[in-house]
Amino acid sequence: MIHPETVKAARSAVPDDGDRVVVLARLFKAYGDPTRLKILFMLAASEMCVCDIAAALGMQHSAVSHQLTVLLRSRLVRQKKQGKAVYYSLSGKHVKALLFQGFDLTGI
Amino acid sequence: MIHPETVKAARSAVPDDGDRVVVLARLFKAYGDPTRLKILFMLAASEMCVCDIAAALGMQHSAVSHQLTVLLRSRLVRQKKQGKAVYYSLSGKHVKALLFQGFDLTGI
DNA sequence: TGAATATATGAGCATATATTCATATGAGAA
DNA sequence: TTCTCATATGAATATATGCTCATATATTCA
Repeated sequence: MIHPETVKAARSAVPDDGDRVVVLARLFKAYGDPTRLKILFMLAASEMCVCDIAAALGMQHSAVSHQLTVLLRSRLVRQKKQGKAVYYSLSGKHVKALLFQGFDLTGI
Repeated sequence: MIHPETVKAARSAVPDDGDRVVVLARLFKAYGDPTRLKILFMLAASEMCVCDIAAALGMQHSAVSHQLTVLLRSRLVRQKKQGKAVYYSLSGKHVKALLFQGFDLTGI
């Protein structure tokens, strides 16, 4: 038993039926992995080079680098090359804000 | 060239090195799919039965039901059985809040 | 009771994901 | 140049994910 007005209202509640939802899903998905979340929490404290991130996580450099690539593609972090090292930091305040807003919900 | 204090500070920036990050990752991951996001946007407007959700999305009932199960497990939605139908709604204000905060970031 | 409707569940499949390993790039030091 | 260190990249693999199909459960109505 379908409710036509409910269906119609529901359709218009979804942002412009275009890529917008897909883009948003990619954003959340980028947050949706424990390794990437840990990286984001650490970068929220200070910028770090790949080498330090790997050491802090106890993971291989390669795995960290792959995840940083994902975070870069989602524009959650940015990089700054300095000599041999590459330093990563959050790309803006909003990244940290969403991170901690989600975190607060966890405790409820 | 590892920076020991940076690594130490980074480690303490990650929430209690336990399940908390894993739980948070699951929360974000639940948001990280276009179909589930659409469902959340629709439920943010009003509660709906499975049948209406499927109609609004143009998807099979089974696929919708599977995704609702995921959302239930993540406690983002709750269900209310009423006769043959099962009505779903967001489990709280915070679900909508995080949804729209993420959405705002998309537009930046 | 039986038929019809609404939803849920499990198997199967195609694709995506996270990690590891091996190798490549690139910058500084010898 | 050659060597080493820091990072990136591609292939391979194991696991996870999202959907479809078929079937099961549950509620209402005849």
